[in-house]
Amino acid sequence: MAAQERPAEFAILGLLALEDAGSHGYDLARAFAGGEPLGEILRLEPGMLYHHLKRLERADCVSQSTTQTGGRPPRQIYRISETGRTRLFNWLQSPVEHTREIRLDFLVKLYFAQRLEPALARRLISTQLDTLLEVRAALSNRPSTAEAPADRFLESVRELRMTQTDAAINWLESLHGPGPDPERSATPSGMP
Amino acid sequence: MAAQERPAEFAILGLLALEDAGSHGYDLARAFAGGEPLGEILRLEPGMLYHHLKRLERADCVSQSTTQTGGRPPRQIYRISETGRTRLFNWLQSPVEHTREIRLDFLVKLYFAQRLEPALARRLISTQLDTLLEVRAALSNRPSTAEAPADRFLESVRELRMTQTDAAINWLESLHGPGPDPERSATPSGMP
DNA sequence: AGAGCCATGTAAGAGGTTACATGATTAG
DNA sequence: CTAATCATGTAACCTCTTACATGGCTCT
Repeated sequence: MAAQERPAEFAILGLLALEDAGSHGYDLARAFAGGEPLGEILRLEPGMLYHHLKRLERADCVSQSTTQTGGRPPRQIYRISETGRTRLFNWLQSPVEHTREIRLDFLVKLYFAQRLEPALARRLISTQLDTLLEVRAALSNRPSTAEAPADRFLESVRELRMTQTDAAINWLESLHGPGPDPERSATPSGMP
Repeated sequence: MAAQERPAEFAILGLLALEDAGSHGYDLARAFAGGEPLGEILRLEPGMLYHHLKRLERADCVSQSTTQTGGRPPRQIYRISETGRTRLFNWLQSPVEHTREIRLDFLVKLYFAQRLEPALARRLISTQLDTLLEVRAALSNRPSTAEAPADRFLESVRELRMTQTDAAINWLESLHGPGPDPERSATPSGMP
């Protein structure tokens, strides 16, 4: 129902999954600011952060409790729920389908997978690699149809997508470290 | 004022710049549908298309005239204005700043530059190459700061961005054809 | 007669950006 | 005393997506 495709909400769930004691909005906001590793990938202004927290609560992904701290506005402490944890790990296991989603969605998945469960990160890298190899194969199989002047452009578009996908594949292979799984190899960034 | 960063509106201006007689909404809509070369890069539903046309008219980028055709709803014929043409060519000359904008913004620029004025396309490719080489240099110069466990991740992010940028650079170099301008060369997709 | 194309839109809602409102506390 | 930090939000405003409304015309 909720949190269908937004990396921001899963990132919030991820931060809460790392803190058993829960955290409050202002605390979470710091993680999404400049300087913080997560902030280098995904910026989140306070307004949107509090908005997402409300949504996550309505979707039963987090539970909320209020603590009085004296003078300041009382803190709203959020903790991840079982539903939220299930959805988070489900999301963390799913590779992204398109090359363009590597830069944001996949990096967020990787960030939390590595921190929550290194074995999960290794599986994620491996299945993401499989998915991108399929994308790459689909791009290779498209009939070239060259010659026509309008198709010259489409051919360039296809070549761009292939190079970008190859680059992502090579990066992913370098990620799970040269060593295990010796029978996998991408086309070496040139022609198939 | 208007049409600041949206490739969709510039694409509409581009189509109108190719048709001195002007066109109407339904006609333009076909160019953004599946099967058409432009539709492979940028989809535009009728609702948004008509919305953009209104905006372009308010910004004096297009002029509108109504033709009666008998039974059907009268056609609104749009023609590009001098203002619109200036803004279009201005946009077509400007390279994109980030690697991620190559996939959409730059491809739209290239599509229209090639059709409107091949020399413009060659200049665009060349200046885009310069810009991406700067991006690449900025990524290389960042202090590595390795070792710390949190920075291992940032190091991966940096490597991803470098590979993606290298891939785009290589693709751009293949675009202006091996031949002219022999004194330019990108780092060959490996280490600097 | 019915399907589908021509041709224009509107309406509803999801989602994001930017800026501001509030008010106490702590540091210089 | 002033500024920044803590801590929560609201309000206004864009953009984009999806779906539908309208109604004549053309083809089979």
